[in-house]
Amino acid sequence: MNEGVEWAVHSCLNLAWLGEDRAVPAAKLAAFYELPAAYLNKQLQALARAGIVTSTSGPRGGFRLARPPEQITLMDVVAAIEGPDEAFRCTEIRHRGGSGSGSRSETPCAVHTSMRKAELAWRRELASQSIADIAATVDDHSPAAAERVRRWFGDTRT
Amino acid sequence: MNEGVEWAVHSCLNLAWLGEDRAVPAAKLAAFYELPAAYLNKQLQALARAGIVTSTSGPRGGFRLARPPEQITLMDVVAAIEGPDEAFRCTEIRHRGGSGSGSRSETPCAVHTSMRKAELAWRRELASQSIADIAATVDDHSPAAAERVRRWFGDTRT
DNA sequence: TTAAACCTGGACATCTAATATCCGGGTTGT
DNA sequence: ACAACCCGGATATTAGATGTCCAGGTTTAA
Repeated sequence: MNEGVEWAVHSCLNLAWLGEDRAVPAAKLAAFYELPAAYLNKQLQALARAGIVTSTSGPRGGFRLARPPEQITLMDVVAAIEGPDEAFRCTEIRHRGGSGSGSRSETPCAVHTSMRKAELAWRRELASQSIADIAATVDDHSPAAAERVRRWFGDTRT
Repeated sequence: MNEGVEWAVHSCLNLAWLGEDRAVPAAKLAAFYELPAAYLNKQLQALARAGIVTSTSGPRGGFRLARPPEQITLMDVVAAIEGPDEAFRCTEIRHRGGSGSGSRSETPCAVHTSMRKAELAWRRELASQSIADIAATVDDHSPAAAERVRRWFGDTRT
């Protein structure tokens, strides 16, 4: 799995803590975790294309969540970064060589079906967890975290 | 996901149809699907290390299932080929840069926990499906398949 | 209206892992 | 003894992930 997923989820968490009325430049999000700014920017662009964050140009511009964190699931973020492909790619080898000499059946590949079933369970679980859920867990385990983020990003509100 | 997983599952299916008392050379399994023999051999070696198949040297040697297909799950095969690593690799970016200046908390990373939860659902689903289950599905949808395999591999029994 | 701060997207360069091949070894049946 | 197998390390090859750069555009503020 793409490392960008980790970056994207943590970035969404930070954006959630900073509020919707606040735009954060990619460079600043990158500096917070010491990530390569140009590359993180690409992941944020993917989030923007997926409608998870919105971007604004110009000074005081940057990224912010496109909707409340309760309505952003891990599945949304993973799909935005990883793309639409299934992890298991069925190449239909069952139809190659000696195996395919018979009927080029229109029945679905049973191996593919089984792998997809597992992948759907994975997606279902990802879809059941929102950015807000994760933020709540962090707030619960280390209450100072959100405040530390706001401090570092220069937000002065309580 | 590694393409070898697809090869391995299909190979296990074939070995299941051919029975436990029959050793099949890697080259023959590869020819059946027109796969590169030396590379498929590597995947089969991984299955052997994982105890899913057994290998015998010499003429009339080859691979066969190490136990009945009811006792081989998709999870077993995937773990053998893909290795033990989680798909999502947590690099603990939460402790880098400005974020890490505070307490290097011993609390688990919430993002990691959420991703792992989804991955466990995936593994659970894989573990619930055996090679025998898949073989049964294929037998159900295209009853001629098993017989075609036995024919191609030169088995004469009914 | 100029300058600076920001995003956008394409074109690269680099690095890593998957894919694939090869060969020198074993083991075993005939 | 020979041939048919497996074993596993060394080595290409390739594709994708990672990372950089730049030439545009948009917007704020002076």
